[in-house]
Amino acid sequence: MAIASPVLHECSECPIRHRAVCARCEPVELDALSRIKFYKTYAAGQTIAIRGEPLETVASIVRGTATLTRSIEDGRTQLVGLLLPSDFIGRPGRSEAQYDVTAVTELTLCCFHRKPFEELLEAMPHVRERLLEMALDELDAARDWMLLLGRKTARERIASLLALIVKRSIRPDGGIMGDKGRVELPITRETMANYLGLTIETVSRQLTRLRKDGIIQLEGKRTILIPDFGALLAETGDDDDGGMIF
Amino acid sequence: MAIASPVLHECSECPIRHRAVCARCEPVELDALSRIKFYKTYAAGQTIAIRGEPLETVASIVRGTATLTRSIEDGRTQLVGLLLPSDFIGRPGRSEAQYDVTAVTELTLCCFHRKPFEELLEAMPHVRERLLEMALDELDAARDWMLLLGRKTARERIASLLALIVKRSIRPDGGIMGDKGRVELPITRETMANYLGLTIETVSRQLTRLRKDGIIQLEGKRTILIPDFGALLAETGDDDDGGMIF
DNA sequence: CGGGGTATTGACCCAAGTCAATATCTGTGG
DNA sequence: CCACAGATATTGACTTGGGTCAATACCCCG
Repeated sequence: MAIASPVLHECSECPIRHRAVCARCEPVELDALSRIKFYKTYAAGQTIAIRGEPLETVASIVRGTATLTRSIEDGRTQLVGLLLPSDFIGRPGRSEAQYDVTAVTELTLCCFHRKPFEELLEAMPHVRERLLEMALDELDAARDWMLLLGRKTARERIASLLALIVKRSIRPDGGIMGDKGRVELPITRETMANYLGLTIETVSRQLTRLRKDGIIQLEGKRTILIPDFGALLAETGDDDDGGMIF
Repeated sequence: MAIASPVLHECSECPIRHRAVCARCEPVELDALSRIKFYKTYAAGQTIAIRGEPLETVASIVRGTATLTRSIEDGRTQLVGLLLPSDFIGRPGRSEAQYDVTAVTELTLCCFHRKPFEELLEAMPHVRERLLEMALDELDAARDWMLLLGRKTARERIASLLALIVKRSIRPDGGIMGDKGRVELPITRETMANYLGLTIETVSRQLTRLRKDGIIQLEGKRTILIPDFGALLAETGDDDDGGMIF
């Protein structure tokens, strides 16, 4: 099923070149980074880091999806971040993982050992600048998510998540989302539940309710058709449409 | 009631000098910042910024408390950040407020016009570095909050908030929290509810339940006694004690 | 002493959780 | 190609934590 992943060597051919931490690098900076980078691949479901354990590596996601989770011993789990290609794993200046990091799909990382990366960082204002920008974007996303978790109903949460996935699946290069409104869910019901602060049963029930109300159509378990994106947005509980135009 | 706030001029005497964005500045950098800074004071309850409206100023909180909130038209409101002295308001590179910002107490800000601040930023790696650090800290806090909002019970949320306030009221200079376990709540029940994703009624009920269970004692409406901090922590639902030692 | 904001408490309700049965999908080996 | 097993998902019946609505209580301040 999985297409053999081509081994990358040249940053210039890297699919996340213009969105990752290295987005603004000058050729000379890119060279320096390139010299200490190494690629690593994980299978779907594999654990990449565990909260509290040492993590001597930082990385950019090149291909695939990963999740950041926080959980309590009794099993309650909350997804606190969804990592897509170009997102960054790890925090400069910290040698312990703050979250559990798990590969959702097969995953390719562009890794750096923390120490040398931090040393290079000193001399690379463009990386720090981009890192700040990315951190602030993630902060905004986390805060939007706080509104969802604190105040939205189950139906609104599901609609919000679907809307988010649609928006993201368009962005990368503009074309993936061929048939208008067909979305491939990259995550299981359980992951959705952990993202939304719900149970899988509630996720399932709300999806069927949205289907019965004609907002979405289910094609198999993992594909969703959205005939009218505006109608979906109207269910999210958000006042604005997030600046999207259709 | 409020003691007349002394007008500050010298950064060297600033109470947040070593924690704010300017924490790592060299004297020369501090000078440059100092030249464009100006102070501004708000009364408790005043609006500082409104989501979606232009905000041509960034600022550090010098004194007082402010909140960041997100809300939906129907009135549902979620607090997404609690801003204490040394915290930063505004985002370089963005001219529109992303959140509603409100003064909770009387508030003093150390302000900069956005444009000149951004221009200075180019030449001040120490400010950018600190800004990144602060953004990452806030991101961690936001994600911890996501776990609380998504997965904790009302009782655990209240306990977590009280524990947080205790921890924060110690940090600044080590001594404020005189009588062991006496905490002055800086916020109303409504603010607590908006922080915790609950209603004021539930907040009230859980506080009385915690009182009846001997975890806390209420002294008036705004002062809480915590005879056994460990017992409170045990109610938060967190596995670890956040690294605090008593 | 009275009035407006703030907080508590009670009675009732409902959205979402829990528990449990069943269905569907995916991959594996015969 | 089928049968089977283990994930994953749906659906139903029932319970419950927290919301809603409403009545007091408290508290500061003029």
